Amino acid sequence: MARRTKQEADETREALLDAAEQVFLERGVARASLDEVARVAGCTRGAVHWHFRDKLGLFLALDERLLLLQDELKRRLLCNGTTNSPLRHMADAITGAMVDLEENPRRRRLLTIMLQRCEYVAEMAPALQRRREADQQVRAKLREQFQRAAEMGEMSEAWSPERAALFLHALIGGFLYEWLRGEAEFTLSGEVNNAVRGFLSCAVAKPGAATFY
Amino acid sequence: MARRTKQEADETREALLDAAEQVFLERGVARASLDEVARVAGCTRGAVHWHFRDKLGLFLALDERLLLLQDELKRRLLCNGTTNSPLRHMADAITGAMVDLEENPRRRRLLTIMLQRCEYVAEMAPALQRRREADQQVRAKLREQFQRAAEMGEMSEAWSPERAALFLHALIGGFLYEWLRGEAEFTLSGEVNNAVRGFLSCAVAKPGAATFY
DNA sequence: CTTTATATACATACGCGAAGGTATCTTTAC
DNA sequence: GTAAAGATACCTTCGCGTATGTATATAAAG
Repeated sequence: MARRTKQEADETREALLDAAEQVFLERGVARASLDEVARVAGCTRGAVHWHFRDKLGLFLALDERLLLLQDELKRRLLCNGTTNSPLRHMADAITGAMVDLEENPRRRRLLTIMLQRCEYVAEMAPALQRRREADQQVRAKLREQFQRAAEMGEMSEAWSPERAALFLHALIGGFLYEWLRGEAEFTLSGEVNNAVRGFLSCAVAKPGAATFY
Repeated sequence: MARRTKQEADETREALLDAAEQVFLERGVARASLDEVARVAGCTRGAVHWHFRDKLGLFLALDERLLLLQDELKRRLLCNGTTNSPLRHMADAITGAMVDLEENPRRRRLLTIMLQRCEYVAEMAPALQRRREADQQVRAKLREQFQRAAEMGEMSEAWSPERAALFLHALIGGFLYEWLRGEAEFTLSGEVNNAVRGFLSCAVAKPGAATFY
């Protein structure tokens, strides 16, 4: 085939990404063949190599779609103005992100690929690196919020901002893995919402807190 | 080569499993070649096919090593006799399992393979199935313990045994993922111990608990 | 106690398809 | 006219499955 208009080329690119999303999900990244991706997208491998160079390039381009999602969570976690309580603000942001995941099947597929259809070995190092950085940034945002809450006297001294952020991050991650694996044996936003509020109500400063152990 | 004595054959089998552990970890399950596994074990592909039929068989045999580990956690979670508090008992069992993971690099490698070096696609269904069952059993044990605690009046009514088990399971899983990915940026047993006790001290029945939101 | 028979525990060789990289060709937009 | 946007063809590598070879452990038979 011949040269397409720029818009058509962009459409081809998007079609390839959509196809990769589907094929990677079904076959796993390592077992997926570029030829199948191309066929699903309605073109040939020539187009794949033109737009993404090789399989890793294609994968990284897909990954960027997910990074956009994570950026959104980070945006939500930014304390906009002086809202009443940073803790409540965090809970709302997290719940919102979970609702997004539930409502947007494409995001769920992307997350599934990155967490369960991909082997993070040496050649995938750039992807792993990006993922770790994104995670660290989210944790940093959480810590900031806890820091603010602590300064407002809303946190129990039992929980340092650092530990609270680590706890919350692990908690959310754990729920995400369970949810992705179990094919919706529970509603993500519901349980995460409940869990996060439960944790926050516990970490919040209260005078008569019984100490366990 | 010729027929070996039964003991020698078992040694070969173990050597192959050890080699698979190493190669799967480095290359990922999908990209690993049976030939490399055999070479690392000091034999040829003939031995691999003899002992495990194919790659999936080899993988499942490796997986069984990890299942033995999970069985150990389940054993620990069994309430032995009438120990004082089921909650404390759970915390001890979990902490013990985490210490095991830290001290036993082989277990860590196995868990890394199963969680980060393996793409769970259709052909891996038997492996995925086994993993889900093992997880469910652990959750069931947790729920039983929470049930017992509730009957002894040790649980806040805000936490049903079901939800508490889901929460705790997700929490531990989240920490495990973070730990495996981050190359020990925190000590697993320390943080999990802290987190679990923190959660339990929160879920425990106490009269003057402030309700958040 | 031999001898024989058979299953065992691999090694070697062959065949083959699948998959990725690269080079070249073809149009067409700009 | 030139470079973009792909299609097509070719080549090579890799890795799996299978088939077959082979020497020995082992147990039964004599």
